[in-house]
Amino acid sequence: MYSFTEENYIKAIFKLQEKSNNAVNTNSIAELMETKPASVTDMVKKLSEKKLLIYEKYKGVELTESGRIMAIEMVRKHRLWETFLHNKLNFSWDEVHDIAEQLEHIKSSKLIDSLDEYLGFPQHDPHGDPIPAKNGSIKRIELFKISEFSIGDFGIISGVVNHTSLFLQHLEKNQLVLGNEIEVVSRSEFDLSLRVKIEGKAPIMVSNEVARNVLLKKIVK
Amino acid sequence: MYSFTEENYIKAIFKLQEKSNNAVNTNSIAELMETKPASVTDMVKKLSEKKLLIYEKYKGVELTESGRIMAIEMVRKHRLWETFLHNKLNFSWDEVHDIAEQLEHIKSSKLIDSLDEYLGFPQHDPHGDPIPAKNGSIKRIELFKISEFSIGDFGIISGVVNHTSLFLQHLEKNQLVLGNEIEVVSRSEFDLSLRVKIEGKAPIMVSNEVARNVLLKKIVK
DNA sequence: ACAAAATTTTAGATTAGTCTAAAATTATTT
DNA sequence: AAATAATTTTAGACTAATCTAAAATTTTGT
Ligand SMILES: [Mn+2]
Ligand SMILES: [Mn+2]
Ligand SMILES: [Mn+2]
Ligand SMILES: [Mn+2]
Repeated sequence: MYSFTEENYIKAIFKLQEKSNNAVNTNSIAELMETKPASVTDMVKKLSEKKLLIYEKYKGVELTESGRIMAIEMVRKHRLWETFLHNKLNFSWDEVHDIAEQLEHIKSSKLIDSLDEYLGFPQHDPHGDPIPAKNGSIKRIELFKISEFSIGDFGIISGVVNHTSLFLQHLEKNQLVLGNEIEVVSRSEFDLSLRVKIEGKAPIMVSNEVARNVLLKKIVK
Repeated sequence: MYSFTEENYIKAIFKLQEKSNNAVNTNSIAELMETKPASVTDMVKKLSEKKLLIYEKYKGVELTESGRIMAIEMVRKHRLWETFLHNKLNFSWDEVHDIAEQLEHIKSSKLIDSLDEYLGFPQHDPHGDPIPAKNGSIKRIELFKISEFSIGDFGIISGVVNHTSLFLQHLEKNQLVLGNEIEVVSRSEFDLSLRVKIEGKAPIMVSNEVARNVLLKKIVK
């Protein structure tokens, strides 16, 4: 049985591994875990003894197959709990993450599989992130930032890059919520802000900062 | 914020206080917590500094008002989670306790109140135990052990004394489940076993051991 | 290539929770 | 009212996870 701390390290290393492809370095783990590099070194030594990752002094770490399986299980639990909170208990998408951070550590595979079934085997969590299946498979679909869209392109809001409450609340206020269809109408050369039209509503202005943090599924009309 | 360990101590002390009325002694806490008396002494000192209980050397402990409030919150969480597992995820009554032991430590009052509402403000958990309300009030009703019943008495199974999986599974196999109405038909002088009739079913034999661990609400016919 | 900077590791301390063994106190028996 | 037994506390040690400060190693810049 692994401790909460060990589970959090594995999850953090997995997240870092996802975006970088190279070995994950000590400092980046420390930053994500909000801890000190010295503590990270201690922990990766321990996780390496437990065969969850490969650690080479001064060279960073890489998850083993069992480390990866464990990380995906954590992600599955986290996202299923977020979905439960959102779909069943009516929590808004900016409220679910912190509680899921706690719930993801509950040890019971029967519980998580029952929850999955109870929720109707959801494919995505309240932020649009894919929920790994029981067998570990993750269905990824290609998404694009609004900022990458051309004038006249249509898309459906399907994910976010930034997951902070502040950002999610901002999106909600501006109708930029999951599932809404939008069209990019124009782009300002000055600040790269965009005018976008949300189906059926009056066009709104979207800053470049926002446009770089909202993900769309492209649709052809 | 309190640690899981601190929360478990408070819950244990509350449970012991419920049945004894006197101050709770070190050894009984150690036994219930499956730890050593020396560890208990250390912990009660700490909890006493945090004003959750009154500790007097060699005299045992007693929860303060805030300790009692915290204990009741823990009980509320535990029983609501058990109810969720049973009512929504179809866990049987012998499977819910261990998982609730983990879930009761999730810190979010919004979560627990939402869960309460989602479950329809249940009054009892899957074992018949009362679920404390948000304000801490607990509705207790008078229950009697089957063994205390006289021949010809009627009652509805409304609780259990023993909460072990083994016992609960045994009850389930013998139709002795919550809500069933039973009548005590006869008592053997030899081993104090009883013949009881479960409404609509053939009479069964109930050992004294079982009869002392099943609680009934008396009904007058 | 080599000095300076950045990163990483080690050494030694700290805190929470636990343990064993010994000492202190309280309760029970004679 | 002692003596004995049971309970409780103290002292000192251990593990997990963390920290700071110093040492080691790697990377970067000239
Ligand atoms: Mn999340
Ligand atoms: Mn999410
Ligand atoms: Mn229980
Ligand atoms: Mn219960």
